Amino acid sequence: MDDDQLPVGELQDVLAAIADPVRLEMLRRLDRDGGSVACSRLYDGISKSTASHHFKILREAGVIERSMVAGQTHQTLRLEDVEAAYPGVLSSILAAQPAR
Amino acid sequence: MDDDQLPVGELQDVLAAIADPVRLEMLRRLDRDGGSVACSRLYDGISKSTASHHFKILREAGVIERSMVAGQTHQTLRLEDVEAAYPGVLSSILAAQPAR
DNA sequence: TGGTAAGTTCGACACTGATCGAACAGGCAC
DNA sequence: GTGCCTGTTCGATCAGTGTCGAACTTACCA
Repeated sequence: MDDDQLPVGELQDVLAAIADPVRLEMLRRLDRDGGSVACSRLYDGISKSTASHHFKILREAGVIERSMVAGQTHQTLRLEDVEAAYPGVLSSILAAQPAR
Repeated sequence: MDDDQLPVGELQDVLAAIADPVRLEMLRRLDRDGGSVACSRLYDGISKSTASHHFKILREAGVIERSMVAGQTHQTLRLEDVEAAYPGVLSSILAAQPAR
């Protein structure tokens, strides 16, 4: 199950992954906190299983990767890889103002 | 029904509108052809009603607008408006390579 | 050796949304 | 006017997916 480092997916898969409100919030938190955060810090108000489902979508799209840090699962934003595949897409989305 | 010139929607709505394969193709064609094209030139392989449904989604997200030219309905890409709201998002997506 | 905590996986369920055909509404040509 | 063409709207259907609880795995600690 080393799907931790997959190639970045098709543009449509990446966009579909980012378009979900829950997942966009996860990416914003990862970006704000420097890119590597324990899973549980990335969501509020949803169950563990739902969060894990969203992690899987993001991982399979190549937007995040999973790593073990001191026995804890961390998620890491793969900003450079996504930028290399689709320059400007993810960075401009993360730079956009959250809806007011 | 002058929803032809709506404000650009929330980022999530814009992303959700763009993430669909049919709609992304529509936007690519609009971009390639200079921004204003008759409806029927923007899709293949789907029914008129389905296409109209997608137009409505794009229009409500503020990504395109509708205008009448010589009795024909044209759709126009609102690239400047979207860029003003979310700089770089739409332009980088349109600049990205179509999936190989 | 338990016990706890964190993530994942698995069904199951509900809701959203993409799709279609059919009916309707304007414009244009004849 | 009548017809034709284009696009929209309306119901209905169906697939996709977001959601949950429960069971399972793994890692750490006492």
